[in-house]
Amino acid sequence: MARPRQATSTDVARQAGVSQATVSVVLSGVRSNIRVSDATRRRVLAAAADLGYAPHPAARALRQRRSGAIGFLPRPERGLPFEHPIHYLLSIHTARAALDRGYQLVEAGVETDALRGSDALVQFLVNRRVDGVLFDGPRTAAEVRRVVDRGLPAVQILRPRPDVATPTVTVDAAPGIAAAIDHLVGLGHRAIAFLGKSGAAPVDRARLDAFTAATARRGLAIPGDYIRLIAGDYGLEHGRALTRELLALPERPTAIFAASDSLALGAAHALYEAEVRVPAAMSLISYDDTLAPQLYPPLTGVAQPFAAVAERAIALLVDQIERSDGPAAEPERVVLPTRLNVRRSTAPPAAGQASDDVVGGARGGQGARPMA
Amino acid sequence: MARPRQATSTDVARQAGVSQATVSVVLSGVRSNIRVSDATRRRVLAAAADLGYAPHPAARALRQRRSGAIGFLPRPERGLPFEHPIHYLLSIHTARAALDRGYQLVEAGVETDALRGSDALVQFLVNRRVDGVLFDGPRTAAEVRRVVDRGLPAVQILRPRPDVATPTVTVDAAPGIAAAIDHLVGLGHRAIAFLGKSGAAPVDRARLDAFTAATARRGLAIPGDYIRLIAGDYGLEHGRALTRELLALPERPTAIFAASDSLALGAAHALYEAEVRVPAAMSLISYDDTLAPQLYPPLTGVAQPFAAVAERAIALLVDQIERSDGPAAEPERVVLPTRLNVRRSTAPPAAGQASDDVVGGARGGQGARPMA
DNA sequence: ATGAAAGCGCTAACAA
DNA sequence: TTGTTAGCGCTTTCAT
Repeated sequence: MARPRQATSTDVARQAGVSQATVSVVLSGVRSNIRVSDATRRRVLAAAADLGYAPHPAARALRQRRSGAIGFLPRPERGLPFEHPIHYLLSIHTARAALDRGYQLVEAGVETDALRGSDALVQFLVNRRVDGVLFDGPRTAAEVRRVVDRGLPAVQILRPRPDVATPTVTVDAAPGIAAAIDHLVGLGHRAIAFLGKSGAAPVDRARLDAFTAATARRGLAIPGDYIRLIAGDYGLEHGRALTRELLALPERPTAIFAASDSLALGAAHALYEAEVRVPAAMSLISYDDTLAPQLYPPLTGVAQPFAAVAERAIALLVDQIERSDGPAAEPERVVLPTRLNVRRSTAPPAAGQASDDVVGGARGGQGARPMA
Repeated sequence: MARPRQATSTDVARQAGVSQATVSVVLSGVRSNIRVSDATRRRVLAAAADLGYAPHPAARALRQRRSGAIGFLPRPERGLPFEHPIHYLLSIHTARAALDRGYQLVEAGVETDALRGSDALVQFLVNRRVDGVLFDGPRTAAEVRRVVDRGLPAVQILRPRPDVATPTVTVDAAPGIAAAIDHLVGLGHRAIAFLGKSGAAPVDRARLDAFTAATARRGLAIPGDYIRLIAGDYGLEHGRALTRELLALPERPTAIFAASDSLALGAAHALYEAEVRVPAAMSLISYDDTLAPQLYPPLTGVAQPFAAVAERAIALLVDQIERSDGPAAEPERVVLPTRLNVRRSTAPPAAGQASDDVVGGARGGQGARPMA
């Protein structure tokens, strides 16, 4: 019930019979082993342990002019939390990676009424005096520049703005998607549909390009209406709508590749409603691999290495923070590979589904790309 | 590219032609309107806006002896993030609620190798000098006492330790579960199974008790083998196993109530595997209602009011922090109701499923409770 | 109505 | 090898 004031370094000093500064040197000084005699060191350590001493973060931050905090600005997403599992994973992994290096993660994504718009969010972090900022898919280049121009270290992940020179950590969709196509072709599929997103974002484009390249390499001719793109964002309801369109085609595909977990979830809904069994009547592969393992059946999926992305990004950021010698001439660009996790949503096509008939046309040709 | 040092209150003072103390009074003093002349106030405000001034959090914390941070110790959970969607929701909602009141949430759940065991996590928060701690289902009473004995405000939510006197915010399962049973009975179900968890935790007990009370009130006699409890924690694989047991019974139930979303997810897996269509051949209701809306079909579910829990809990905590006049004699206990969200996993039982035949025995009797 | 001054707990430069 | 000192930016008496 007492309110035992937390011990300060002065308390430790008194108990150890040394000066307060000595305590500081022993407990946090870089050169403590050189500077301080062994006997003194031991006495200080013992006193600190005895009193349960821990340095006061605010005092330390004030003096060092470093908060020990890293700002995280997640990608803006609308909708329910579980429509955006990626955010949860990134949040957890970046927080952990930061903690492992002695930093605390301050996230600007939890919007409150007082904080609207990206400028306000950046300002929020700057006002918190974070030592650096991690951007996941910044809304604008200006937003990143505001941070960089302040002299604050910044790193961009997953969907970087190419027009701002910061280190980046991104993911290469190609290896995982190639493996996915190989897997499907190996099972006997030739009529494979793609559910994705149109638009200029390189990341979304890359998924389609990887699909196109992988199918072409395996000699599949994918008809244009097997490639269905939505104009809006990834979202469950879009996945459902696109899948309904696929099912309405005269020649159904035997497998669907969805360029995001939420599209795959929507596809699963549509297939369930239409009583098309997965994987017996339709194979389904998703990209992201966050929710996918929890569906029934658990989906075969192309996994993004979120933990590794977070770790590398935090490492790059901390390096910038702790290396005082200006920014490197050429900011580092880390690219991490995707990989395939085979689960239970893929199987050979049903006997009646003659893939060769379905696809038709010249084999080995490049799949047509639709307008939308 | 310049590194424009963030403006300090001294900068603002210089520009406004007043003393630094006056700036502080104007910008953060409680009695600023009384003390300072209008003309001075305006000049200070203008200068502050002009320089983009924001107070330095560390300096303020150091001086005020309050960090402005609230610690959050989530319930320990093993497994993948998406086996524990509740954590995500609580995390988001508490962070937002804290922010709305000017506090920052520091979460101790993101375990790093350096932090193992609850004592270390509590210590982590104390060392961070949080102004109060929010506990979700503390592992031990000692853990809470360590915080309380330090004179730190504490609040427990969802699964409080009754043996420590802190304010609590909990959820009453009964209204939602009663509504769920009424809904099922209204559809014509009489053979309703319960998937839950055994053990001494009041919260888990309460769900079963609410189910038993609600079915009894509607005159249903639930046979003992319709009530299936796992000894371990809630988990997808348990839900699947229990559901397989149900499906193996000579007289299958026509509806399943799962006492958590993860159990429901497991049940959905098992039903899918057994080709038992939901809701045509089996109705399914879950408790928690986090993942449930995203399944196919979206599950009818009993929703816990997580946002409200977070808001009330933060309010109680902040009240304690900002009211200096000791702890109230009787800590406040807030109880919030659950409610039913009807979706598409519930429907009348199929024609062949004669509930009355299935249940048998005396009607109106209380359902037997199994050993396990 | 305003300013001067002290001090929160710490680190880092300098003295001894 | 250790101690002394200054000061990070702010809030809060206490004078004026």
